[in-house]
Amino acid sequence: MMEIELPKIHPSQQDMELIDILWRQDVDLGAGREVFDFSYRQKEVELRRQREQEEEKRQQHLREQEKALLAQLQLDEETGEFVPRSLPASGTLTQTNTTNGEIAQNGAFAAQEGDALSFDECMQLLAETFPLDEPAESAPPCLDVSVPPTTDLMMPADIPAFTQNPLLPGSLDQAWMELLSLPELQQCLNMQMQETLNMDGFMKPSGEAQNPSYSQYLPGMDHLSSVQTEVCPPEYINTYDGSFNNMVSPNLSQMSLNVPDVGAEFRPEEFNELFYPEMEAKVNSGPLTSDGGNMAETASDSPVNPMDLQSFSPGNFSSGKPEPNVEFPDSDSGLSLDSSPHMSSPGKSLNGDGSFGFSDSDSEEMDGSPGGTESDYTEIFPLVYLNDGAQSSLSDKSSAEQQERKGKNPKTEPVEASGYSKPPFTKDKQKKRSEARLSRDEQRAKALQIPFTVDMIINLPVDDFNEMMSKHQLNEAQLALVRDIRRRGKNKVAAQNCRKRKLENIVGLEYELDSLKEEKERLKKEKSERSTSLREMKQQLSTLYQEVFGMLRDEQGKPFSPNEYSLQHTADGTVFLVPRLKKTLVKNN
DNA sequence: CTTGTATGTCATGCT
DNA sequence: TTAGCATGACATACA
Repeated sequence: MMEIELPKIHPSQQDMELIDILWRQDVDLGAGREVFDFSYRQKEVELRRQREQEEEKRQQHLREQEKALLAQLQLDEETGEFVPRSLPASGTLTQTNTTNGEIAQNGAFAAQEGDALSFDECMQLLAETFPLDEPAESAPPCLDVSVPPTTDLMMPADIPAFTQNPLLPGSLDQAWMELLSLPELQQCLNMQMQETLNMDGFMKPSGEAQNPSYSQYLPGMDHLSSVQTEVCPPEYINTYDGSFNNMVSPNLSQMSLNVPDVGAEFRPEEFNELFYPEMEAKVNSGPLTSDGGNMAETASDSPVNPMDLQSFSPGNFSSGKPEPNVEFPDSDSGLSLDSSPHMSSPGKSLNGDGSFGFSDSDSEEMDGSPGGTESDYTEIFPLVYLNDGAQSSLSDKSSAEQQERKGKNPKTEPVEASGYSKPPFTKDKQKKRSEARLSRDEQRAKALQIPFTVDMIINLPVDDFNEMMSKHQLNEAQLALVRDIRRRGKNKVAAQNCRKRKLENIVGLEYELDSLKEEKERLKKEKSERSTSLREMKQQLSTLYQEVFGMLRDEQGKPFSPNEYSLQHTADGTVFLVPRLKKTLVKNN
């Protein structure tokens, strides 16, 4: 792609646009994420940067006209052309970097991108250099993303062009989603947005609307938020979260998501307590099930740095406030029964411990688009949570409304989640699933900080379970969740056993059917043999009868007439010559 | 895009 | 009455 585009880049903007269009078409035609590999994106970004710089120089005098072009460019970004702007974004990041170590990390991240390091490599490098800080870095962008109050707001005048662009039908959206899913790309987008805002102030309207909330979420990050949040349109942010989480390692995604909430409502300490468990789990990258236990233990015990908090996964983040959110996602599939408790005390959960921000629909979304059923679930949750939490905090809407929104997320957020995040998620799901999974219940347990592992909740004997429960004071939401987890876990096992039995029964019945068929064939064959034998015996009997009858002679030495006489034999073997008439008489008698 | 499979979940009945 | 089990039905993800 790039090679083709490069030659065209120099010619003119029109050429550029054409290239972009072609590129988009390619994307639509099936350009997978692979196409958007980090290295590729980096290259593309650099190339685009150069292109844009040149173009900007040329067109600066035509700024206003360019606004429209910029909008298209944004559209292009959606499809994947954002990259070029990412460089400027990186510059912004570098600026921010000076302010905070986190920012510095961002800058490092951008630099890495420029180096064409793979995302994983970048992540590793970041992890090594800034074990916990990285999350913070990534988090800011996520915050931005998560904050966006509504998709509508996000999509203001800036995006319309791209959204409305006839060239970008559904496939474009998907491509956009995929691109957004890429963390680096998202950062680039954010940066680009900033640039565009700075340049034209075009985006500011929407960005400003969102900014307030962002600043709230990012107390320490306010300065950053002011810059980036404003720059980043809500849409981008949302998509960014989702995609970022998905694309990035769990830590990164978590980081981004966590940051916003922390700033908003939680103190570092609280944050640590809330999220530390997840952090450990993620840091250790140990099994999810085990994580739950660790989390419970570690959450209270180990102190965590604010920065560390950033590393927390979105799910964890949500746990702070978002707990409710977490459950919502769950609720869709699993909370129906359980949901009653949740439903009954939504407000409590929301405000208190683990309010349920998520609705069933959310969970479904999570499963479906974001994280897939389980593997992505954890990562997805963060996104959803962030969005929800951000929205809630940002907007004064009541928790109920939020819940409704969450429930409706598929509808309300379609642009974000379904439209953007879902496609990426679906593609990423497989990878992430294979890597590590947290079941929904495990996610929920984490979100509500259940001090037990899901495995314990499900498999402990009743007595032990009750004893365990009695040792911990759990709030209503937690109790309900634990009950639901246990019920669902039991039922899951029961369903598995039931299906196993069903299959075994089917196999057994098939085997029995085969046996019966074999027996049937055997009996048919035997019957045939018997019939043949019977016929032979009859034939032999007839022959013998005629032979014996023909040997008989009367007093005159004449043979008896078969019409007048017949041979009769008794049970003891005695044979009599009986006259036909007499025989008939005898029979009558 | 359709179809089949696997899995999770819920509802219900029974113990 | 509650918990658990068994199972049909449904929804979703995935190949």
